[in-house]
Amino acid sequence: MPELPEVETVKRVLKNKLSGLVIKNIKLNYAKTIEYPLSEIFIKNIINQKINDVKRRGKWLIFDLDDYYLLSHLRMEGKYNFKSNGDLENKHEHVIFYLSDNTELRYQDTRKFGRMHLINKADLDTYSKLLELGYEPWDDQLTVKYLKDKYKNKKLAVKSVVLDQSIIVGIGNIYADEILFLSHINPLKSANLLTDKELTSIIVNTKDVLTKAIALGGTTIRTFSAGDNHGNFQDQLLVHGKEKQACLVCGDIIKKIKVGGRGTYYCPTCQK
DNA sequence: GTGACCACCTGGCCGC
DNA sequence: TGCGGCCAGGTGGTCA
Repeated sequence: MPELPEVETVKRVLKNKLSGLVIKNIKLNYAKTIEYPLSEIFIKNIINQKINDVKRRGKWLIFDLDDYYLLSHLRMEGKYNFKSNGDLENKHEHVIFYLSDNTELRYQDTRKFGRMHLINKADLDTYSKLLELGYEPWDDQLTVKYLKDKYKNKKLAVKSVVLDQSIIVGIGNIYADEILFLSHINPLKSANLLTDKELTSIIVNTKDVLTKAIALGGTTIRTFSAGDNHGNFQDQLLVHGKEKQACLVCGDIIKKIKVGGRGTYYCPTCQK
């Protein structure tokens, strides 16, 4: 399940392999992957566009083409595979880009949740999907004052609020558990009751956890991969997926509960 | 404005 | 062995 570190890892691989290549043709096996514009227009416009760069904003990949930006969200299980011409297609490869070096970039998504948008270059700064996003974890404007203001009316559990992409981008279910564990915050605590010290911890640990995860290539859980790379951060996880195991800090047993419909792992002693 | 709930999807797992 | 039901979770839409 790609979160910011996984998307950043994918971005680096794609940028390295795709820069300068031209999309010569495209095959769409699952039309709903294209959310905007209509798939016919999407195909017509993207053919013969050169890939100049690949960027990231939150969990969105942004392909910088000649006349357009291709936005790609991997959602739960989306990933990109590099294949040679003629390689057998698997049934989960929904979009195939035929490239000018006679290779293929294939978008694979087992659960078909991922979506793509092709927008005019002039629209990037005002496009709603990106406009609604909050600050990147390393943005200088991500401060205690900012979080306090955003959280002041949020009675929701902090676990649910840190997943809110309109406040801080890139945190998903796995890293939310890790960040709250390192911050010694109970995931059920109301966001509007967090102290300045706790907000500071969230900011610091968000940066630390995501930075380490990127350095290790993300977290490989079930299906994430980026080209030939598999993440190694899963070895560093302290609570996520550790139900009924001993907490590495205090020895208490890690619990699993549901918060906002999400599976949530925490240590009852470290996160009172 | 806020929060709860549901839909989108498929594969893996579990119990029967 | 086969079947049905549940679970996983990021995001958007709807409704109270």
